[in-house]
Amino acid sequence: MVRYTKEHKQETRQRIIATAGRRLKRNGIDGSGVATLMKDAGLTNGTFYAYFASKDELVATAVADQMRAQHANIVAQAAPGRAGLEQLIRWYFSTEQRDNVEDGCPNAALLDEIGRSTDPTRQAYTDGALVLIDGFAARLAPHDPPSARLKSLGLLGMMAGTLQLSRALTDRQLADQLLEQGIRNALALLDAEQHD
Amino acid sequence: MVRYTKEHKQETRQRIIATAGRRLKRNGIDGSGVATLMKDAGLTNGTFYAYFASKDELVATAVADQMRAQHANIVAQAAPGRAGLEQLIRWYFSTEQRDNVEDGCPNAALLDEIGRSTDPTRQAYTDGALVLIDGFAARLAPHDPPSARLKSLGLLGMMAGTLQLSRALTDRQLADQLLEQGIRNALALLDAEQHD
DNA sequence: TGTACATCAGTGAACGCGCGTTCACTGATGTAC
DNA sequence: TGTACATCAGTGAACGCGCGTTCACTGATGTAC
Repeated sequence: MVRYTKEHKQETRQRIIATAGRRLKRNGIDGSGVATLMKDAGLTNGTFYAYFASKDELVATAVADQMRAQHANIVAQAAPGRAGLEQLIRWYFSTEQRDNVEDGCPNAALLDEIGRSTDPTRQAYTDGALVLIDGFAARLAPHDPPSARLKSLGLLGMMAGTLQLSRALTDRQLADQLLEQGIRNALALLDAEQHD
Repeated sequence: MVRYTKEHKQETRQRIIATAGRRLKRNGIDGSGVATLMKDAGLTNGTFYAYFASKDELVATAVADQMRAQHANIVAQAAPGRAGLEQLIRWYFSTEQRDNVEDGCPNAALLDEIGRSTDPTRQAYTDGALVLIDGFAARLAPHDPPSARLKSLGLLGMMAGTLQLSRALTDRQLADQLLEQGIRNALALLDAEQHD
């Protein structure tokens, strides 16, 4: 057994953060207790404070991790240029991603709760969002990414809100049609002229 | 004193629902306790169950009421036709509406939590959302509103998500710029061709 | 009109429970000699 | 190599507190005669 090493403790901490990310997305921040979060990682509540100073610190850390993962696994994996963004949009508005909250987008799962959260969590979220939209912008305007930052941010908000709405509706057929509409709308925004 | 009348009890119930709507938007569903919700209405927790069978029932009722109010006070008040929608969009993405969660849009305040809620709450929300988008559609396509339902639903999701994102960001300047981008995006979606 | 009683909106304390957090303790692993 | 001790990840019970919910009770209002 490799216990009592920095590596072991670091791995355990990482496991707590990862399982917490999934639980938070499924049950919400206020809906996830420390005991449950630890049980998800195969531990008991008592040892929680050997890893984090407070629940708030875990939440901020897990949000940061979720955003980082979203960038690394989804955005960074997409092809360069507009084709990559289209691919990303189609994945985002798939029924699989909608119906699988735990593996899905942290923005859609937690955005309104993050707006009500403490500063560290909102800061962690903001940092993560900026990384995400830089990935968007690099594909939207390869020769001048900063010029596409705002457009990318708008796209992110639109995508998260549309997915939330599709999840909230009880009329499944309408919810499915909304996903298709989401694809059309996102593509339309990619093409939209910037007349400000 | 006009107590012990149907009217009095009905008024009290209505007051609870209205103050609960504001509290839920500010603190979230899981973040609002029964005692607090009753105190907001000037009552104690004990009498809550003379009005509602459960917290869940109040939540569903308050969500329905918020959506109804949003339609009656905002959408129905807007001018007919595209001009009314533009007016509505500019109000929606104003810093006042963003910074005043209690008086603001229930979609933006609660959408991800509603997606995690029980069926009655999701149903109440869905019914309310359908009324809202009918108001959109009547202005988008006065001669054939049903044809604009999906487009309206997409617009609603986009608006709620963008507002949430503007609320979550810690960078206020960026958050303000996002509101302006939200206006541009919403207007672009109004004009977008439907090539499905 | 005055009195006795019924009604019922509202109070406030209590229920069991899960919350975030603390802490005395365990026992497997690592270290010293 | 074997033994004694130190380390420390993890346990599990407990803290005070607020949760959703229940209930015996109060007292102002309404009703009957």
